[in-house]
Amino acid sequence: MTQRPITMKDVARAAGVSVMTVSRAFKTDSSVSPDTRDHIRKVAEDLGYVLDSTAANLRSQRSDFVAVTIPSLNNANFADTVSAMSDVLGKAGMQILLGHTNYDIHEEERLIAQFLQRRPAAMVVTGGRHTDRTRKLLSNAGIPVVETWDLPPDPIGHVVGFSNARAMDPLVAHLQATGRQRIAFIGGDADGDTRGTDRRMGFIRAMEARGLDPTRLIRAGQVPISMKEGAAAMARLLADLPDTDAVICVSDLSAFGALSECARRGVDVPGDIAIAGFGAYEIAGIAHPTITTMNPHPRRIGTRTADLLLMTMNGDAQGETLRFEIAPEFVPGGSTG
Amino acid sequence: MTQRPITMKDVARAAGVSVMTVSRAFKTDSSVSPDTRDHIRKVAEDLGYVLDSTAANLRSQRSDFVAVTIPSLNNANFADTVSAMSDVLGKAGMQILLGHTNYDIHEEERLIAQFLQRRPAAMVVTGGRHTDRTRKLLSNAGIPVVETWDLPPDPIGHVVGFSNARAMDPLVAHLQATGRQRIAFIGGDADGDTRGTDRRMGFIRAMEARGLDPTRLIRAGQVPISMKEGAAAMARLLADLPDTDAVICVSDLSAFGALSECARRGVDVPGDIAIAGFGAYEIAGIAHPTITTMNPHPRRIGTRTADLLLMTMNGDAQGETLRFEIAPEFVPGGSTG
DNA sequence: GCTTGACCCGTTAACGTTACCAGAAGATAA
DNA sequence: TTATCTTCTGGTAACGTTAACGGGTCAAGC
Repeated sequence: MTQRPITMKDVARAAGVSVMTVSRAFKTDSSVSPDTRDHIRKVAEDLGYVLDSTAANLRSQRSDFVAVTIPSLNNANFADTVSAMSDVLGKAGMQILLGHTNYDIHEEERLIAQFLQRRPAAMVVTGGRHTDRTRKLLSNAGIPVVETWDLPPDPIGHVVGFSNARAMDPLVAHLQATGRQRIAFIGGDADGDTRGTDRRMGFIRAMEARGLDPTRLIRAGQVPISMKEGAAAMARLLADLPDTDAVICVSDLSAFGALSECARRGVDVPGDIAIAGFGAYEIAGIAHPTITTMNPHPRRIGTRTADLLLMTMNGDAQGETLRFEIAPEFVPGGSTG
Repeated sequence: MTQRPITMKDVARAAGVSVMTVSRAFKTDSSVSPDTRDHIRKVAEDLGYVLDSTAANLRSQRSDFVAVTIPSLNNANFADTVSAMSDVLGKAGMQILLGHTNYDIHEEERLIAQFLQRRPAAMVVTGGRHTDRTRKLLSNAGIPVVETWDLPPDPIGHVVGFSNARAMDPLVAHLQATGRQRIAFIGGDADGDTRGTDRRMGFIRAMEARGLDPTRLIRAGQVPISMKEGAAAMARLLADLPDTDAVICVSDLSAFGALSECARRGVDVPGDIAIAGFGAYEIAGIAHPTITTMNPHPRRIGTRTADLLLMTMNGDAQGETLRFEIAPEFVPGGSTG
């Protein structure tokens, strides 16, 4: 039984007022007498009327969408960032349009092109490396753009993030300070995960700066690398470079895999080898031993981004492009003794 | 420099054709000569034109949105389901509008009311317990509705899920078969997580059916319970009911927390106590020992749901309400020896 | 030649809402 | 009393696109 959908016109007729008054009854800031508003709301509820925000957006030429792209849905760090953004933006009546790129900047381009058709009020992307067309699309969109989880040298718009490269420094410093010299790095194969690539670069630079050998690099598989791949990489590391005395993993997940592999083989952590990760995932704090890591404060990134957007959309800071650095925090754990 | 946004009219003028022809040039299935289409596409690209799907949706009275609500973004199981749905629906040109309810059916109601204003082509919700208003909203929306991750007794529309209660049966059976008698259950406090509540109920029923004592129930904190809360609950269990010889945790995350706590205290798993979880999270397969669990096949749920929606939206199976049971699979691990 | 049909393109109106302007009714001030 | 302001409500047009239909052109068939 498909019946004609109910519109404002129906509500107006039933309530004995004009459509315009019905429209006003559904906006919080417009002037309708309290009685009329209540009456209209009640009539609407009885009729089962639901406002059509598609039409509203078209007419008013503004939308309550903020489009967001992240590399993967299945990642606690990105999920935290989005969740925090959603909390702040939701209170302001905005909605998040979320998409995942599978760590592929061409998929990101496709997704962003699709999102822009929705005429979002703002666009948030993860990372600072994009296709040329993506950059062009975002620049021409005429809306606030925020790049997160990175500190790109040539930003498109606003930035809320940190240097993935420099984030390796405290870890290398800590390992050296605790007497380790032969430090390895476990990361993903491809360059799809630019944050992972940046961390590897940062590792190399930090090692060189300290006069240490930066060539113990293990490729663990397709990004994002899993716990299992971390374990396999650790197995290879122990076989190929048995004198290694510490390893930094591109994420806590692979670090935990590496830790498990050591447990399985009876390799003592941190006695025989120290292990560090990145991301401050819950597993890092509960593993046995706990895993030394860096906390990039994902929720803080999300909150900052949302606040920034609300500011610029209110007309403050118009035209400026803002840049917030959220410094990752060193979190010592038992895995580096 | 805010300039007037570019519309089809601008493209039409620049390409020397009518707006209608431009519109057709952007739809794959409509009849425009290849030359004209290429020309228009090129002109549009040069002008930086981006189609406004808000207007398109309004005019055509259909949308390419599928709205989806899940309890939490930060959950690998739900993320997998959404990701699989997104893969299938994306290929059909549809987009997912995702929201999280924080395990609160009133928040779910708010979210669904908001989503329905977008006139989605379909609506997917997680779980089978909702507020009365939610049920009414979904019933009256005139679009396909799917409830997932559950097998509700009184479904609103289609169903793709499984019985969380019955899913406890294989675990209890396995534990009993391996000689355990004094089996405990660790779950969340509140009833917000209806799937968790169902599992506890299912545990009690399975225990009773086997003549075992179903009263060893530990409340571990606010849902969703974390690894840490799982660990704390295990500590309480060991203190309060030291003769317990097995424990089923509401999820693998809490199970891993429990396992860690045992490791910390030198309690042998599975020698002193067996541990089982639920969800087949990656951690279950890599923990040491691996954790016995149930795999609810989250991606399969997502794929099935998406396929079902594409079917009904193509006009097949109109009017029927379909019900797919995706049976969880028992995954033995080392933690139950 | 004329008819028929396929293919391509244009004109008009409409989707459901809100911006904008205006006007009526009542309150307040002179 | 009249003038002025405030509060509430209504009429009209427009947002950018596509559905529906109509018309023109050209090739094939008679």
